[in-house]
Amino acid sequence: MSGSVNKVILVGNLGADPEVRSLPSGGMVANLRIATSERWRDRNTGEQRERTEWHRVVIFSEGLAKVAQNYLKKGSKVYIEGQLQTRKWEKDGQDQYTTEIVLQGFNSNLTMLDARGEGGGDSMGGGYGGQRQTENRRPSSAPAFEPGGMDDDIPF
Amino acid sequence: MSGSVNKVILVGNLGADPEVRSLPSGGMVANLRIATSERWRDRNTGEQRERTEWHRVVIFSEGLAKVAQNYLKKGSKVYIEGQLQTRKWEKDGQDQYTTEIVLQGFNSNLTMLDARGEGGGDSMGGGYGGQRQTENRRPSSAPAFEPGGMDDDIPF
Amino acid sequence: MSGSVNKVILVGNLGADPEVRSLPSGGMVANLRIATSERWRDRNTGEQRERTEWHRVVIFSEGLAKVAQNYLKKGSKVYIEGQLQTRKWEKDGQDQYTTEIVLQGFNSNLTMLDARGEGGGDSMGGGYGGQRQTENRRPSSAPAFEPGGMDDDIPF
Amino acid sequence: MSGSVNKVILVGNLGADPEVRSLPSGGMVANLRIATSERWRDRNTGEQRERTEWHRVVIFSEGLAKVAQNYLKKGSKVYIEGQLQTRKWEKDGQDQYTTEIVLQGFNSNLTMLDARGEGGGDSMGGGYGGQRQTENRRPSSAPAFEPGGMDDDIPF
DNA sequence: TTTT
DNA sequence: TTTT
Repeated sequence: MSGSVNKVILVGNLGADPEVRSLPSGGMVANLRIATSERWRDRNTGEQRERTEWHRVVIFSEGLAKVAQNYLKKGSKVYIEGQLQTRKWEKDGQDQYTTEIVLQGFNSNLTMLDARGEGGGDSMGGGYGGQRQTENRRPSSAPAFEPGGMDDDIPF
Repeated sequence: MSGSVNKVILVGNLGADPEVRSLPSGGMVANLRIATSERWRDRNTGEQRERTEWHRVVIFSEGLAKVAQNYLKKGSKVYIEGQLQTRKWEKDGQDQYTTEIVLQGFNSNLTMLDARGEGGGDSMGGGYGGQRQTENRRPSSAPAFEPGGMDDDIPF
Repeated sequence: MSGSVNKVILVGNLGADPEVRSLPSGGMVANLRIATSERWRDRNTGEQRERTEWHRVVIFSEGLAKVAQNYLKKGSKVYIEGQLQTRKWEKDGQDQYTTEIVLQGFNSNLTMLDARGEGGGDSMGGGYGGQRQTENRRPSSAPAFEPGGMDDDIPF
Repeated sequence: MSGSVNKVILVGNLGADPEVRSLPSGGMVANLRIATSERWRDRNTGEQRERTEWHRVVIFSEGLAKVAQNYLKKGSKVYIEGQLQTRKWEKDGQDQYTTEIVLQGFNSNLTMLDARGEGGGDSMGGGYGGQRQTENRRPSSAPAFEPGGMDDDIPF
């Protein structure tokens, strides 16, 4: 197939502490339960309504699994970027399917959104096992960044 | 909870023609099966490997459902933006859960990526029932857009 | 062209209070300055480095502009979804280009990420002028949502 | 600051062949010009309108730069994921700012969307220098994937 | 069941 | 300067 994309972006809160397990192979896996909510006003009744969705997040990246283990807990707010994967398993001889958001490899992200002191403020990508970026590869000939304040005289 | 985000972005191909149904309420629903694939080379064996993921997409937006009905078919490539939703149902008295990507309301998108002649090339947002944007609300005082060519003398 | 997509997703903090203006046409515009930062360890020197990027966000959606006016202030953390637009203007007879993230129409989002009490926790889409969703259009035949707790007997 | 996110997602077409340069340091950089378009019907006049936005994309990832060099050309359709960066430079003694979408490091992506025969169909992440994923790290205890067909008896 |  |  010409290229495809499979991406999930969540901002939500952990419904429980992370469950972290070591694997026989030496790796680590962390499982998170994340809630996202939406609120809206019902057009007919005019009453406030809310709906919460629960997501299963599985972190196979060792660096990110450690971040989860060390910094996340029930209630933590996180930004998550991963892929959808559905796996099959059996229960009482019946096929069951579970869909998860998998963080594994280069196109994953886990960023803590709580204020410092409430559990963190770091962000990490999945491809580097705990080290975000090993070098700024921007060529030295490139002009340095400079923000430009709100008061630059650019006409809004 | 302070705000949350629940977003899925897919680029993939339809595994079958869309299934479109009319609802008693007068609305429409379209169901799509979309495949995303990834290929990689196994580190140990060196052999090429591939994995395909199948996604269930449900379109509750009438405008987008009509686009699906009129322009998409088996094999069509699409860009999809929606939300994750898991619903419960029963089978032989056992609870089953199915996770779908739902396109409904303002934060959904369906864009055809095939070249014209292969099934279309329009794009539509979910919130407008077939009409993307009714007006350019950019205030008239804002300077008009002008791209700037590749050959502008901006130092790459 | 067959369909295209132009999307920016930011999570960052306001560098200043929002600037909100009323337009002659009766509409509103809000301008935000948002900072995103990344930190990494330099591969060569081993020292911690940081880089901050400043973004110009322009909100043409009246509902979202009001949210910005009423709930956001310097330091607020937000999730932003919009489009890239570059506009041209003049300064001393020279062409200048400014690139902004524009929130306008159905595919925009502004979600406050601060804890309640620090400035809010609502989320709104751009297409509805202050009302997120007017109805849950999920057909009544669809099974109701039910989360399934971390302790469901699904084998992690 | 607690974590932030800076992400751009584009689907569009190249306005010109990629410009690829080698760096003194031995690296490579590719520059792309990408167009995204939107069409809508004017609410007042009823006429069809179109707007094209031009984006500057800079690829510092060597693997992705080679993909650009070898497979992309004027007209190619691509999916791009990168970060916003604004850099400053001078022209006639005046400060100029240019905003680019930078692909560098683990959270970048470049996926070709043309059908094979029109220029390719591979996809690559930025963090691996040409090799997407070296191993499927899903633990062997995890049940294998199996899609579930459209005709499974799940009630749509 | 798609696609390459 | 792309694409439809």
